[in-house]
Amino acid sequence: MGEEFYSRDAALVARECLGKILAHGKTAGRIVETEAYLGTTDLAAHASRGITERTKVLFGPPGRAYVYFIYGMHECLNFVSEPEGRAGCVLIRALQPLSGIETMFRRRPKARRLEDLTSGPAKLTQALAITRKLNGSSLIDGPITVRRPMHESPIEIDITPRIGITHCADWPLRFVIAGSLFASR
DNA sequence: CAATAGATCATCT
DNA sequence: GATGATCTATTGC
Repeated sequence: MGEEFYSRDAALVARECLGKILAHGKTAGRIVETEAYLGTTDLAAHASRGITERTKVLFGPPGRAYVYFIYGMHECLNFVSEPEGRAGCVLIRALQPLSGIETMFRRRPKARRLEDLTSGPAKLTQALAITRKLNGSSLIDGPITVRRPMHESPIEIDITPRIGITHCADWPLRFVIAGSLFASR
């Protein structure tokens, strides 16, 4: 996807990411669950506290990765959205594994089934080997890339409140491919 | 199956 | 010094 894909409202980008292919190296998956974070007006968003060392990439140009570290052990991947200066982003919450599945199982020894591999924001970063070293990297030039699937089939989308937050907990900003076995929780 | 505890540290107050 | 956009194992029904 090009810069114009990301340079729009985060909620719209989050919804349109569903069904796209996320790839890093030999591993790739279909995006089945996302959440939008809106920037300074959204108290659940990291960007709501303004520009800091951690959040500066969110205020930068769209189409970059925002990878943050949480709970002392997990990393999560976001797509920076909206034009430069606005801090919307899209949290990638779950994938359907497509390629490099052997590699994913090696990276996630605790996963027993295919559905355990990438069905959560920190699971998928482990499976695809996405770390904070990739914070600020381009989603347009790689190494992390997003593209349209070869056969884009119509999908039904469920919209629900976001998961695991305490502020703005009722805002309907979570997007899931209806019935996907690979969504979180 | 649902609920809960523990792990563990960067970031911000 | 408290907190958190989570995961896993364990306990309890």
